[in-house]
Amino acid sequence: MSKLIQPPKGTRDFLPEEMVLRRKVMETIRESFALYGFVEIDSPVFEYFELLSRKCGSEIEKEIYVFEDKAKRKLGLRFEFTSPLGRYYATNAEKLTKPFKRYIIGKVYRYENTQAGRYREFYQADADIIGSYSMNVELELLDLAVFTLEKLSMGNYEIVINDRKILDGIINAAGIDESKKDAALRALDKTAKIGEAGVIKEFNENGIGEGNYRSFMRLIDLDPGLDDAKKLTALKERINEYVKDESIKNKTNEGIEELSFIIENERKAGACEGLNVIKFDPLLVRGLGYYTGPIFEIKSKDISIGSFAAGGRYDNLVELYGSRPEGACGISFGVERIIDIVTERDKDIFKSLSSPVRLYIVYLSESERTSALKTAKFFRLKGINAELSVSEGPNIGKEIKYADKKGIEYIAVIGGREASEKKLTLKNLKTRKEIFISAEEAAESIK
RNA sequence: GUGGAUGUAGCUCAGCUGGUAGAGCCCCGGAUUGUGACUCCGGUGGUCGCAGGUUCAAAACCUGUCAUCCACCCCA
Repeated sequence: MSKLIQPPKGTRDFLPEEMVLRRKVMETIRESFALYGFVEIDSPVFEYFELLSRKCGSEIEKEIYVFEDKAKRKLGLRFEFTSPLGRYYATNAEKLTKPFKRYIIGKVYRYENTQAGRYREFYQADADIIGSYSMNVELELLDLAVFTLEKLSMGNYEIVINDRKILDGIINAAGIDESKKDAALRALDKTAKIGEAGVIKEFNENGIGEGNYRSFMRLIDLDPGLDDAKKLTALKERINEYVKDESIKNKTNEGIEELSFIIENERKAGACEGLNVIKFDPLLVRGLGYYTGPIFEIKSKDISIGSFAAGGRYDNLVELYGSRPEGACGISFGVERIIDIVTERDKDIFKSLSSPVRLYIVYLSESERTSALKTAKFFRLKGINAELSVSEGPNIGKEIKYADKKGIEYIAVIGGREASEKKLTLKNLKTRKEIFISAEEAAESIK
């Protein structure tokens, strides 16, 4: 394919039949959000670069699409919804009812190398709650996530959860210097991928000793037979033993309490009731710098494509954009990855989704044109998506083939006989049966 | 940003140690002028990703470039 007719790197065109599924997935997410009482907002696709880059880390900053407008303002395309949300909240705080529960579904942009499930332009769906420090928020968001994923038939998945406060405690207890915390966490996050030796190597490269690694691992080496609540208690005792600093100790204990509360209640009464999908993992880190409390990630157990939803608490967010401090927590769904998983799980899904067009109307000669136009309008007013043939001198065989290829279920034929009797021949393309009925009757059977 | 693989018809791919392209599916027409998924017959369709280079000769070899996939990085 020549360069000119290719979409730019990392972007894609979607065919009508793909759009049916995409729309369905996004509508399902939208409906779930609404069912949980979130209201929809929108904000610009681009913001001032300075705003986007504020406290997002240099790695992410490299991924922002930057451009100048004609007045030389430096702008960037949003790469996620959290920083735009911070700005949105700061701008509109007085008009918003708190706690502010909002959702947004839209395109975000990242200048990075593409891979399966990774694009430069992709949809994200975010639900956030600003204005509460309560763990009830986490409970609600996780509940929402499970509810949505069940509606999407996502198969087997797992919610991995951890808390930044606990991580800070373990880091401190393992004797890792505060200044090297980020590097240590980044390496530890990769444990499953690069193994013990890999992590130690990264530790060394960042001037952190193997001893620190061993201490860290010893601290989180908990009896696998214990349930998460007991693991958390055991971990708490160990950390408290090694941490000298009182404030860090308190923070850690806070984190332990937060997680215990979330896991216990979610299993007891939330959407996770009876499902063993929430799992504490002391090695879950998550990238973005702004998380301050519980963090979580949702992954498919059937298909390895990375996490398809993630989130956490970032109590310092709105402060960063000039508002009074408020508790904030959110979850983000990777729409593209969800679609990839749904498609992967059911390869024939496109065939099972019918066209948004319900009826195809064909007339056989010019004398039936008026009658066909009126019939089409009749169905449209009834709320039935109807396509009227635009071919001249229609060939009935070809018309049927066309409608069938487009996945339209019904075809209405209007010929001389139909026009004179003010009826139509309605054919169901799946069952191949046809009946000679009035438009009213046809509308009933199509609905 | 780094490393690797790949790029041939709308799609999936074949094309040997260099001798200027083929199959299946799709599509179009006909058998079948008010009835489509099967069958049969015929047909359209390719600057071999793009640009250079080597050669009498390049889809093939070399270089660059663009894109896709994979592994890093990071993340939805």
